[in-house]
Amino acid sequence: MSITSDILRGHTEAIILAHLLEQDSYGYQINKDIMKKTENRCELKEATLYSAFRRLEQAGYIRTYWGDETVGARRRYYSVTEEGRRAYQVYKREWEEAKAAIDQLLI
Amino acid sequence: MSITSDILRGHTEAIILAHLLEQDSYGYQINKDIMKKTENRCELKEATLYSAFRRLEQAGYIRTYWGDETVGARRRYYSVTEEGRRAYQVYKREWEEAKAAIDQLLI
DNA sequence: AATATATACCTTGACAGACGATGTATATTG
DNA sequence: CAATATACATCGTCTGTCAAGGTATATATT
Repeated sequence: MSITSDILRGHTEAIILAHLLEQDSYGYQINKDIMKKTENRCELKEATLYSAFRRLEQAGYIRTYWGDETVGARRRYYSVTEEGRRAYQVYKREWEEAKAAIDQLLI
Repeated sequence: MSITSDILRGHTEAIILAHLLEQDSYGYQINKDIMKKTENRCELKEATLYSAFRRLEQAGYIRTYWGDETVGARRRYYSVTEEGRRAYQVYKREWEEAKAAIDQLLI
């Protein structure tokens, strides 16, 4: 990974929510999508991803359901709740603020 | 603190280096300056600051010397080494990349 | 003279998030 | 039939942050 985990840290939940706002998805797919979107510069490792899912679910920001695959491995889908949508707006604003602050500090 | 530590995490060393590139300074002052620059939105807690100093020194990015205060509490000053200057450029580029990546992920 | 506040340094221990390693199972492809 | 891709999940370790605590000097207040 070219972007260190400490820099990504604190954004994983926002990144996942952003992704799920576009459409319901599942772990493996989200992982691939994020790498593709960032041309392999960001990768959320599986363990990181799944622990974030657990936190998001516990917080009530996402809901999960099993896909109805008749073929291939089963998929656990995630979808954003209404509370999750609101939470995302907060995450997003926090990011904008942090970005401005850090930009001001790194001359 | 309005900007959570998890978001700032990974940037403390870059923030400190950036500050020291302007001029040599000491812990207490750096702390105050960062808060002032960001209108109290960012605060590096003392323990965080000092552990970052230790890492930066260990890496050879900063050097320290005692101020010659004849009055008041003694001050331990920090100054950026040549290696630290190069390291800062890397930190800075990493930040620009991370910013672009996260901006792309948070729609 | 005693107390509070500001300046300035520093350490310890706990916590939380990231992740390497590892494991399961199914489907495809060479 | 072995290798690879898809897909899930957990455990234990590592690292950075920080609350809490400590030391010492100087000034302002009561």
